Amino acid sequence: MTEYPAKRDANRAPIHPGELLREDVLPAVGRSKTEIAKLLGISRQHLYDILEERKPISPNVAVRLGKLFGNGPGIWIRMQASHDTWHAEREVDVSSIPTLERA
Amino acid sequence: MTEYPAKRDANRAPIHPGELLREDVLPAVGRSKTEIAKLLGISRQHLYDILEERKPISPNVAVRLGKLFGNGPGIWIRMQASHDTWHAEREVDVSSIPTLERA
DNA sequence: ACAGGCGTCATCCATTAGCTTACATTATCG
DNA sequence: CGATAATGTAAGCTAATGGATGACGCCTGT
Repeated sequence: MTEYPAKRDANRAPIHPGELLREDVLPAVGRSKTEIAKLLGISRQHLYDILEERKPISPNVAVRLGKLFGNGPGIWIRMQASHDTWHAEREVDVSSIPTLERA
Repeated sequence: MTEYPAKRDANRAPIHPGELLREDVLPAVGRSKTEIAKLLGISRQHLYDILEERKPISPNVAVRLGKLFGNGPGIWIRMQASHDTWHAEREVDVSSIPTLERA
């Protein structure tokens, strides 16, 4: 089994979904952020928190984005999950946890 | 594009990862739940909450499970994400959210 | 001048992951 | 038997956090 080329450099964090939203999706639809927040049914403040990558995309918000942009919640959920996992892997100390064999 | 046969019945909720843990993984390794909790570095109570599907698998716990059972956190993360998404999709009211076209 | 968007800050509330302690029950083993 | 350990369940706590509201000053277009 060789390297899996689709994976990003494992030392680089997967991007926060807020980055995709800010850099690609919002520019592509050309609406004001104020209007987007209103359409999503979330507060303007909360949208800013997401765009600035201070708050994650919750399943709740993912479903809203999925509807507004027409591609379902999956992308947002998976991006957030990758992001969370990457951070958890380097914040949780697993050095004392062994690996069990099947009994 | 026909139906995607790998998907479960969309009306049935994806199983909680606690179910996999309880029904398959723990029986396969044959250790006491008390010991498993200790090995994972979480409280016994918290493990029970997960097994009874009252608490989700957080990224933190997923990493621990991934180490202990040797297959990485991915499975646990994805199962939990599927579970969360399914519930969010039926709890969030998106009826007032339009679908935007690219500008 | 005014309205609306922008960016940022402070504050609040409700939820919840995870912990500790505790109790009764049920094996298990010397 | 008696002792030890595992099981299941419950209650309550703390720390973190998703999300809301309100307010501020700055720009820009009209």
